[in-house]
Amino acid sequence: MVEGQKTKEIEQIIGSKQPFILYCNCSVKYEGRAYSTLESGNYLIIYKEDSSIQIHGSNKIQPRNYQGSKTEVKYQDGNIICINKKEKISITINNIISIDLIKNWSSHEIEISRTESELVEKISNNIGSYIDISYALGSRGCVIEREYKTENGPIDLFAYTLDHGHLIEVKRRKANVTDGCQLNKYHEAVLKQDISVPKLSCYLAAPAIGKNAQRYLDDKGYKFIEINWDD
Amino acid sequence: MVEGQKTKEIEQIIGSKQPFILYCNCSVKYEGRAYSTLESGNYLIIYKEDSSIQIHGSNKIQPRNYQGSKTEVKYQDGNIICINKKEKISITINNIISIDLIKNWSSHEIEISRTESELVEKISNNIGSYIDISYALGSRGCVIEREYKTENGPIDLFAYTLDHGHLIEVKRRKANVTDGCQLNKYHEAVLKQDISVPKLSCYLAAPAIGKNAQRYLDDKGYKFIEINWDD
DNA sequence: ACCTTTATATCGTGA
DNA sequence: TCACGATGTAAAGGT
Repeated sequence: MVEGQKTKEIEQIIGSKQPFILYCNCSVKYEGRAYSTLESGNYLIIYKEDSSIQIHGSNKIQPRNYQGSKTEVKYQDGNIICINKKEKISITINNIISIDLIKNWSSHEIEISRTESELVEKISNNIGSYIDISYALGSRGCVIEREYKTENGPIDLFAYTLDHGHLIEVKRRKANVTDGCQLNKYHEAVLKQDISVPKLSCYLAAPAIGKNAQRYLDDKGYKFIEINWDD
Repeated sequence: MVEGQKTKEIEQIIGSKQPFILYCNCSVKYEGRAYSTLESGNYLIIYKEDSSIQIHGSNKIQPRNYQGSKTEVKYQDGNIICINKKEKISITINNIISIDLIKNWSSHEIEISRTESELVEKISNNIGSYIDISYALGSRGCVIEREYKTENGPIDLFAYTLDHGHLIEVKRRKANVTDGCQLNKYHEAVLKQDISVPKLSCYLAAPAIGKNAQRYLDDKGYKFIEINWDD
């Protein structure tokens, strides 16, 4: 059982709901979607402003245990109890090594670029350089829909004229067999729809493709489109 | 530019490759698979024994930026530079609020139960209560293989007799359309193999299944097996 | 080094 | 709320 001033301190800090870092000797039990235990040792516990909590070991990016925002955290008989919906973490504290409040912690988000959405936009803006729709240009034009809804989920791009549809699934990373299957899933859904597009072509667009994935596309009669960030 | 004793301290600590926690005002740039920027603010930086590094904001479990194990970290002109293969993070430090070494940090792993692998084992040990193999019992028996390899990847369970094969894909959570497609992928690969199993049945085993996924299974002639942790 | 899969995934979006 | 897909997914396991 933990005694002394640090116990008082942790009780007061947890009660205050301010963010803190606790480095301590403890063991952890988790029960919820799964069960897990973490044997006694020195771990780093981080409690954030959103009342999320995470317990880190000395390696890996991911925490050993965690509980997302809106977790109810309380200190009770030497344990930190974290409850969130149907999930519960119990941290049994053997010894507090240090505890510190974190003040004025920023909540800014990263601004990210080179997402899949940007790749889709890039293809959409210059569709003619990726698939052959020359027959449609000038006369009737080509309609391009993003996130076209099918029974099996939305496909990234559906470009169609009166007589030819093109389904395109886009990946920002190297494509694999699973990605080919995702394309196949949309293809099957569109076939089932019985829309009046006699011809239908399917494409997987990515910066690279694995060997097995290429074979899968060949088997299905699908095509790979190589796309790069730098034109 | 950072001056004074804390600058010396951070330089020495980073050079020593010991784990540390740094709370500081900084901005972050990332370039690698994608690009990102994080505007100046107070963030918590954790450097671990495996030389992974992560930068946390005041909410969410996931770090704002990170770099996995075996990252080369150095301090240069007021910046922490983190390089890992083709990825790079630059942390520009405006002001060090605190920096602390973490000593005797444990690397124990969690012990987890209720994994998918356990579900597979459970079905494997009592296959007869999940699928109808009564015709095979007594006379010829039923062979069960886990992680049976196909051209399109390994399937969780393949139970077969001389004349009837059963492919089973297992999920520990509610099944969706994508899971059905995964099953279909293995099904197609086994059909291609032209093994001497005249009949082939496919199953998706999970604690629950979504509506669209059930429709997908129906379309394909596959079956859903409901499986629970508690018998 | 490449391929494949799981995960207490987390997170956002749309119906 | 449910369903579905993206993620710099990370981490693990196999070939």
